[in-house]
Amino acid sequence: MSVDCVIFGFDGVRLNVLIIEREQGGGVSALPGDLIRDDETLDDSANRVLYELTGLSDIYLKQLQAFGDPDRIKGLQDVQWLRNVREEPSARVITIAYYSLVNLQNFSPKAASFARDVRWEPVYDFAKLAFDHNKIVDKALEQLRLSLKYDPLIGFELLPKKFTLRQLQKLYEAVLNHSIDKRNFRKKFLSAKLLKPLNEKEQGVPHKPAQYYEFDRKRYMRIKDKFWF
Amino acid sequence: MSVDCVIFGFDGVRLNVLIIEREQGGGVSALPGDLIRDDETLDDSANRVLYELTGLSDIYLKQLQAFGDPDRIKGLQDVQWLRNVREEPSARVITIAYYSLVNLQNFSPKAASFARDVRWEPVYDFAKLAFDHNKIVDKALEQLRLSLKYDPLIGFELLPKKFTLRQLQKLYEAVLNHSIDKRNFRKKFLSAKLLKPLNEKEQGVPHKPAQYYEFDRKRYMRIKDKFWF
DNA sequence: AAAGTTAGTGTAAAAGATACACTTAGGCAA
DNA sequence: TTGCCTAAGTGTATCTTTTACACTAACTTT
Repeated sequence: MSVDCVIFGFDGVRLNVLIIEREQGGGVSALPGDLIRDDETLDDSANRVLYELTGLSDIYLKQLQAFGDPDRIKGLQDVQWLRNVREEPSARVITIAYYSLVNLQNFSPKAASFARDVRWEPVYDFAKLAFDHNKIVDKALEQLRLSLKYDPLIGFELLPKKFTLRQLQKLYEAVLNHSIDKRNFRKKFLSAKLLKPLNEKEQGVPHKPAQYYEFDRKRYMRIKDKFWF
Repeated sequence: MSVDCVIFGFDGVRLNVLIIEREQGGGVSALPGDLIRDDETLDDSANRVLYELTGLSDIYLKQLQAFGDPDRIKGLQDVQWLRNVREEPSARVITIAYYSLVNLQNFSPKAASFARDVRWEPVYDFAKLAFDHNKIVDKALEQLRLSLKYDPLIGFELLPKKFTLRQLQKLYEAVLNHSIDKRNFRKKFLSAKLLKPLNEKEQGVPHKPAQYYEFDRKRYMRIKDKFWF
């Protein structure tokens, strides 16, 4: 049994997914993942993979679902790679997929031992990945969209601690994949009072500087069941 | 690895969950489930469990999530039961939980080989189950509620093919666990045109007979992304 | 000083949600 | 056969939410 993580990162413009390139096996790309150890919970396992790959902990992480088609690891290149790294390369592997949200500002992925390279790929423009990992990414994106609609909190996981309304809007547009009216967007968040304005504005920008806000967690706790985007 | 199924059934008044009582192991109740076979997909496995237990196939069935705490099968009674039925009673078992929807009209559960008894339990009034099965039921109910809000289709899975508006409303009230205004409820479904009126009314009821409807799948396909309850 | 860029703001119209009470059709019992 | 019980079925007014839409303000660069 394994875990695989779909790690979403927002760079201010586009929604990205973290991809690793395998050390052995012809440069095929894949989601970060590993076999589950015998004494760890599923969540622990996903957190460990995340930590080993990125150095980050205390990150938003949520189980998506299990993928267990017996043929999911039977692709030609997949079999070759498994022969190199697994004791029982043809043993069936059910994987538990997780998705995770980070903001790209305070973040630098480092290549872990089992990977040659780590990089961000824009989520709407995607190469073929190993195993059934494309399917997993599709499902994760679908779930992310749904979650964003009924839980504003997860949006804030993708942003830095302080942010402008434009950043927040760009994030919604990137995830939902359509544009949104600026005035109506601002109205919605400001009237819900989910944002605390800070005594700080953008600096050095070649236009009117924007107000910084932070997320108001207390307020969120009170209204979370009523806020739908 | 195993699958466990939370099978919801609506009897016209209350939402129920199908529970089995173990043949060995002191009459502890549990969700229907079984080990996953080596050559079947996860969905196939859940369908098989469902078929073996209830004789039903072609039933709405959806993966909930995996539960994999290493200690989830370490309860005293659980260990005793496992010693009787498993080759490796202390081996770690990750379970993939499914939830399933049936209507109780054309349905009669039959006790399968591995169970002493099969029965419906009302979902809001629940005894202790084996392993972490109470947690699984809680999660399944939470998911069912959420799904019902953004996908009217799953409501119809719990009803007979023809039904009255009162039945539909009682279902929503049972799942969401609060009462709903009759006129507004009817307005919502009728104006969405999700219901096809049949040339048939209730018979033999001691009050004004209600119109029967059936679900309009074609219409549903067209509007499903816009209908939220 | 002019040009370029994004921030920030209000309103009117339409759609949707909410609250609320009486008449109708049938079965049953006195 | 009359009266009673029960759930079906229906409309409106008010409030809330959503939508569509365009200009001025503040800052940097040239």
